[in-house]
Amino acid sequence: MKIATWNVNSLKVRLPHVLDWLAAEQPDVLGLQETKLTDENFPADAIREAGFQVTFAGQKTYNGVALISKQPAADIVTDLAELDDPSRRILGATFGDTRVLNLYVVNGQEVGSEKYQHKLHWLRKVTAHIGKELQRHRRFVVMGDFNIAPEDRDVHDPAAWHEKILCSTPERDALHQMLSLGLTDTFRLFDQEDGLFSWWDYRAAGFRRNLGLRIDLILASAVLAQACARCWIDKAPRKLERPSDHTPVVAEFAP
DNA sequence: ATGGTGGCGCGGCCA
Repeated sequence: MKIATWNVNSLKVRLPHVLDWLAAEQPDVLGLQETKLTDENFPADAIREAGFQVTFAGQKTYNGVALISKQPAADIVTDLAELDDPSRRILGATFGDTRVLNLYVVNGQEVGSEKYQHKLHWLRKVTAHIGKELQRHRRFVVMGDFNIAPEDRDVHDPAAWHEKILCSTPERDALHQMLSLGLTDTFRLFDQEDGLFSWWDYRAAGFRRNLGLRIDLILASAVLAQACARCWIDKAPRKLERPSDHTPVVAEFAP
């Protein structure tokens, strides 16, 4: 089972990249973030014509999440009882015997800001939900744009980013709280080269200079972490013309 | 150089 996550930063603009990537990689599940489309404008037909199923929770201009899959999605969740949030950042679904939660975590803008406090609150509520999901589903994956670099080795210049947004200790603690429920960052199950990132700022030629952060993650429950054979970052789409600022992260699990 | 680019949508917000 091949599971992937990709913040596309507008699916309207990135649809050709996504269709090409689906055709080449044939994932079982691809979670998208920042689709930035209302549901009536979602390009469901193009994705279905490519041989995939799709479910989505969109809004205008901001946010928006989707799950593209080989199998149909069951038990779809877009809103949590714990969280009164109109922004479309959450999409949970079951594919066969595997439960998937696709997240576009709040960015937080700046440490100490109102948006930052909201990010920490949002993470606490989502973590409470994940705790309950882990009780129900042995095969459980949480993936998405976490807007948190887990450790300094996930940051191109840890000194420059020290206690900055995406890297601050409270954000990392919040991620650790989520992991401590019984999830594993599948990327770190394997030996990886240094300097592998999933997001590069559009500004200052960030990608060319590899000024990146690893903030897109695939977390797996114990059973799935055991079955994980590989996790990698596919940099190819970031090299295309008019790319997203993020690139796909992929994990492969034994059946 | 406290900037820069990109998406949305047409001014300013968000990332």
